[in-house]
Parts: sequence; C-alpha cells; structure tokens
Amino acid sequence: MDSDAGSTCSRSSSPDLVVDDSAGSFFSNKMFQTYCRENRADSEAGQGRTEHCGGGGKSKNRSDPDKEEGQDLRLKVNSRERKRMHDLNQAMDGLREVMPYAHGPSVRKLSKISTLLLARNYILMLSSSLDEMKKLVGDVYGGAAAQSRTAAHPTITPAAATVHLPLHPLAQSLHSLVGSTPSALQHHSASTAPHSPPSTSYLSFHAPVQGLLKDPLHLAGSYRHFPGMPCPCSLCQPLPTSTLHSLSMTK
DNA sequence: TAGGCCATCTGGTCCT
DNA sequence: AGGACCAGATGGCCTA
Repeated sequence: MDSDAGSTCSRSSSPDLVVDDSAGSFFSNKMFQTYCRENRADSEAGQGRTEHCGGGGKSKNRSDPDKEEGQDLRLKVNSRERKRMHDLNQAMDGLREVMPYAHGPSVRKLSKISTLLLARNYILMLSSSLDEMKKLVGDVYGGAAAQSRTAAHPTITPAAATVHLPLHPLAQSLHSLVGSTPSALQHHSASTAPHSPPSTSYLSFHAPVQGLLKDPLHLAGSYRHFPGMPCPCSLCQPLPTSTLHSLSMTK
C-alpha cells in the first residue's frame, strides 16, 4: 500500500499522536490518501471500461452505486480496524506506564513484544517476592506475636505487621522498580502487600520466553535505565557497568 | 543497507 | 447482516 501519510502516524501508538478516528477526522491522513487514491483509480478504471466497452453507459450506471457502496463498506471496516488497533495500542501504552523502566522523551519506547515479555516477568517476579515476603513476615511475627503475648503487649496480627513494618526499605526498592516514574506503581504498593526488594531477574527471560528473542537482554536495547543518573538502588547495583552501558540507548 | 518495528489495508472466520 | 478478531501483505521509518 502507498501510505505516505503514514509518516505522520507511523508511531502513533502513544496517546498524543493517536489520530482521532472519530467521524470528525474520518478522512484524515492515510484515510484521506486512500480515499483519494481509490477514487482516482476508480475513475481511471471507469474510464478504461467505458473506452473498452465503447459507450456502455448503462452498465456503468448500474455498477457504480454498488462500487461506491463497497467502497463505503471497505472504508468503514478499515476505520473500525484502525480504531481497534489504536485501542490496543492505548492499552499497550497503559501497560508501559506501569512497567518498571525509565520513561522519558529521550528514552525509546518499549516495543510491544518487549512490553509483554517484561510485564510477564515483572508479574512473576512480584509474585515470587510476595510469597517470599509472606513467608518472612510469617516467620518474624509468628515469633514476635508469641513474645508480645508474654509481655502483655497488644496482639499484632501478621496482616497488620505486613502493612506497617517493612514499608521503608520497600519504598526504596520500589523506586528502583518504577524508574523515573515512581508514582506509577504507588497505588499498587498501597493497595497490595509490600514486596521484597526486587532482584534483576524480572529483566531477564525465563526459558520458554527466551527463544522469542535474540538474547535475554533484548529489552536492554529498547530502553535506557535511569538515563544520565547513576542509580544506587538495589536493582542497578548487581549489574556490571558494561551491561548497564548496553542497556542505555538514546533516540 | 539490512533488519526491526510499526501502522494500515484486506480478506477470512466466528459470533451475536 | 454487521461487527469483532485475526493473520498476512505491504510499505514507511529508524537504527546499527
């Protein structure tokens, strides 16, 4: 397809570039070009046919409304499909927003496949961290509760302890998770149990997924981790300098 | 320049 | 019948 107008919207998955697909801009950009091209092609084809048929005006009159109807249908279908894909991309952007990688104008957007793979591993990492934390809290406050009972202190339930005690170190580690947009995950941490400090494991891929990409650090080529800012967080520390360098990529 | 990623078009299939 | 979903094809943009 000739999609010259695609230059204006070829990276339109980000909300600010998404072309309003509603009726107001129905013929904007590519749609307009396609519409013009098809009209031109049709008129040319119509000319050719009339020339070829040698004045078959009747058949032309009969076929044109059908053709226009078909065109309208095709345009409608195209528009719906475009809108569907835009919605999908918006959802993908929403997912990117809550993913633990640096967001910014100088940072290249995660690709779709990278977003999905990172999301998967992020969820797996959070799940295992949550399990680990539950275990730890159970161990610590199981003993603490027994002690408090003997000391006539108010009983602290493990759930309450989960909410209060480990918040400080976790808040720090959360910083490393959310990168430059710590607020992105704040509602998560507030509504769910706190998590243990993240490991770097969520950045790498587990065996079944690994085959999808050339290397486990394929993600690294898609975004920069804390651009321009040395990050002392636990997530960055274990990574060798060379790895961090390969992680960074500017536009 | 090759390869990756993407948007769009298009035809097919399934569902309501 | 109309709409949603899907996958293949195509062409543009960007980066190494």
